[in-house]
Amino acid sequence: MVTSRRKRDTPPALAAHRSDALDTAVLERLVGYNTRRAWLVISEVFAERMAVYGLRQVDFSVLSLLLHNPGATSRELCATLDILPPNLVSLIAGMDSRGLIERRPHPRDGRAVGLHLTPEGETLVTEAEQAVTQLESDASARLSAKERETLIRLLQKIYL
Amino acid sequence: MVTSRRKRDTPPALAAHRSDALDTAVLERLVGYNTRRAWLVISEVFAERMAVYGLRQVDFSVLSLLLHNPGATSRELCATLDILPPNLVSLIAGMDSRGLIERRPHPRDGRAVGLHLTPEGETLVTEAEQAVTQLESDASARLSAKERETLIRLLQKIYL
DNA sequence: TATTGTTATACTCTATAACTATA
DNA sequence: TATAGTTATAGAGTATAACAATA
Repeated sequence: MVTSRRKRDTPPALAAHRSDALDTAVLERLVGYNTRRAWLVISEVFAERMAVYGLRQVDFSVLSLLLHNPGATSRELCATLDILPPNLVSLIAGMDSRGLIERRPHPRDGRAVGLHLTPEGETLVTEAEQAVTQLESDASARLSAKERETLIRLLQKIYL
Repeated sequence: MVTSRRKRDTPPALAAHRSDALDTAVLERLVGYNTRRAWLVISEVFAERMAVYGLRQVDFSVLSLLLHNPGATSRELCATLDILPPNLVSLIAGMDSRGLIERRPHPRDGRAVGLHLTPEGETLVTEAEQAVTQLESDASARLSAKERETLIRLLQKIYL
């Protein structure tokens, strides 16, 4: 199930008319405010487009990581995506019961479980990656390729 | 109450060592992924620094909007910040009982309520705005002033 | 009939504590 | 003693439906 935000398709009654518009000049000078607003827009587009695959953002991140890091453990996924272990359990279980991933004993650590995509999972995430590429391109359509690269570089300067 | 994320101060045991690091090259090419990661970092710094004022991000946004838009209504705040009306009710009630805002009858619409900062609220949000400016500067310390402007401009190209 | 503000409520996301089995 | 994975659960945040007062 994907949460359907209202925003682009705000009902006319709730849409801010010109006369309703408040002065947001101060907020719009803040990196945090702008980052959050941009993320909300992208995440809405993401949810809409990825609904057909039954994938939320975190689901996609996990499957994409497993595509490029076969055999990764829950612990590694948690550390990489900043997810808390208890919150990954049901996600992994869901992917497993959908037949998208397989849990195999870890070769060198009896406590850990190596996570691998099934052929079905591999097919799905490969398609999903293409859909995400397209969706990202659409959501950032007003940015040139160079601007898009710049944006990513500047964002990474904040969190990396 | 402010949520305390773990992240900067990840316990050594959970921190990703070099050997644990997964390949995140694909995710790091996505605007959405980078935007979210950057926002999580800023929002963590925000929560830490604004705890002394007892303000969450949404609280600050509302108070700052009221500072620059005295008499704004709940409906206008909702439209501007993309908050749903039911979710603003307890926020407004809290600000009211803390003595930060006053609710006055709207001059031209008997259904609406004009929201105004009290002198105490005005003092608090003025201090808070300075704290936010400092916090933003710290959180984006690795960006030059020009890069910071560029980042904001590019983010607005996505959501505005 | 439509809109503002509200109540009640449900669903998702994120967080902590504590357990088990392995190391 | 510490770590990987898990269970149970609590708390934010975000969503919908429906109501009263007013337009």
